[in-house]
Amino acid sequence: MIEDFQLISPGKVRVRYAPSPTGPLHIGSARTALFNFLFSQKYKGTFILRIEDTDKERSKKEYEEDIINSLKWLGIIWQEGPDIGGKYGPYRQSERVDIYKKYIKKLLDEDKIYPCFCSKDELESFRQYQMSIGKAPIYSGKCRNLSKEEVKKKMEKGIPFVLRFKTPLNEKIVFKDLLRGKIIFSTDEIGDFVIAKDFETPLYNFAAIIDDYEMRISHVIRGEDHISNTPKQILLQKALGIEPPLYLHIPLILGPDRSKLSKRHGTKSVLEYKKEGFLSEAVINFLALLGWHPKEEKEIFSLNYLINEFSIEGIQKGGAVFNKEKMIWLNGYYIRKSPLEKIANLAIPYLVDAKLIKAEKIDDFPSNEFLILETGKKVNFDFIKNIISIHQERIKILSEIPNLVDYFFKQKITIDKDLLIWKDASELEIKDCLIKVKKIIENIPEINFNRENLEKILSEESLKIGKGDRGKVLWPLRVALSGKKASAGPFDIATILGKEEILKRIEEAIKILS
RNA sequence: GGCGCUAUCGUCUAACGGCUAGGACGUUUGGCUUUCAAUCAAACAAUCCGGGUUCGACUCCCGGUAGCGCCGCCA
Repeated sequence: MIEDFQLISPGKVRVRYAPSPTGPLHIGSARTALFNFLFSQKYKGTFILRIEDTDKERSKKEYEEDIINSLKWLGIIWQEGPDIGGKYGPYRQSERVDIYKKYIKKLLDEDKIYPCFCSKDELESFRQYQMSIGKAPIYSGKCRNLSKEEVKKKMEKGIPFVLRFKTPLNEKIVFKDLLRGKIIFSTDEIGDFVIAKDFETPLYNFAAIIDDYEMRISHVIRGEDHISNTPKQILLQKALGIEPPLYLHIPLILGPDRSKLSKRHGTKSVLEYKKEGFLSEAVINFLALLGWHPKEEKEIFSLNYLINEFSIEGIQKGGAVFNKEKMIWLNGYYIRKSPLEKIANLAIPYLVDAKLIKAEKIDDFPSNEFLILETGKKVNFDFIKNIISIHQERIKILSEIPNLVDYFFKQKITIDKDLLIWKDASELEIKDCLIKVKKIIENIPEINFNRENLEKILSEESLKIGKGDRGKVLWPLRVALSGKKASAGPFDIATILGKEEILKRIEEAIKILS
């Protein structure tokens, strides 16, 4: 849709992400925020965070905090918002009642809205009836033509009411979606919808268009579930004489059953993924991958790359299934590519949580000392760094680190006797090998105990074994040191554990074998 | 039920009238390796169906079908 791009003038773009703080930020909303952010930055515009907390019962301050923290963690930053203010604030709908009141009054004075006294039950049964006869379930219009006296009487009686919009009959509402082209709705399927609960409590459709207008929003980028809200909003804009923004409805993120992603699918909030051990780079990359692609064939992208390359043409029209496997793969990729120092820092809280170590202070890890809880030994950051270094390419999610590395923090590891046996070697053979290895290591002077020497000394010739028999030595040695079916290599482990500790572990293994 | 949106390997996607329909994740196999991981090779795997338009359709049009979304005094 080339012509639409003429409507985007760099520097004039103002977009908003407008969540309602009724739950933690989940992955689908995060992508909407991301696309808004990317679009705004790409066109050197402004990204605005607006909190839509008109629903007083469900909105919670803690969720607003969760949303803010999630976005910050992801690196999605706004230029105007509730926490930093801006020219068009306030940025919380609950603080904008005076503005809404003004517009409600205007519509009331112009006779474009009216109070409706129908009860919820009444409404519900009429809805059911309409559906049953194959009609769109819309409001009957019962209270639309109440006389002024009737309204006055009902008000005085204190009958609860809401405010409905007088939707014109039999009109076509046409709007252009930047991604999907022309979309047409008939007003007959809309009916007189509710715009406010009372004279100062607007509902979503109303509050949103007022704020978009007042905040000079140029493009509304939101999920495709809002397509059918758009004609209502356009109707209100017309009634108010407001110029509508440009609309762009992005596809939804789907669960494995292809329905709109929700908690029901077991997906977590952004911060829960953080806790599980995902890197923000991986989450961003994954979110972008789900429904957008660059011009080139590429699937690894940084936030900066995305800002530069983002384009509407690259957005997919159909919904995308959330595929955690791929997010995990991306996460592993970013962990491998990250500086060791960074991963070591991130690893520490997990080690602490797993009760493997205790950190002296909860910040500034590199200058910290750590207590190994089981052994009572004190170690420094380098020790942790070394351990992470030999595991970095094996880590896919940060939370699996304790299980991967726990043998470095144990007083005594448990070794399964059968596991010590390499392929079809005999128990005796393995025992001999370990004894031989032990003697060799015992003879290494402490000063020469390093990885390079170990590898040289345990080479084929010094052990007088053939290449095919390396496993007979290295496998049981590795098991003796780690106790695990899969672990880092024996030389790596030995170097970190030190001469004394590995001799102890080898001895233990020898004892098990008869 | 009404209306709207969508439709390429299992999943995310490329090909915007012209190739053996490409890549990635996953899966399988093999190489490397003491194991795992990483890495390198390879294999398997898709244009929803039916009509048009065209010399030629994944691509354009129409009709089905299916999936999803919305139909709240939620957003």
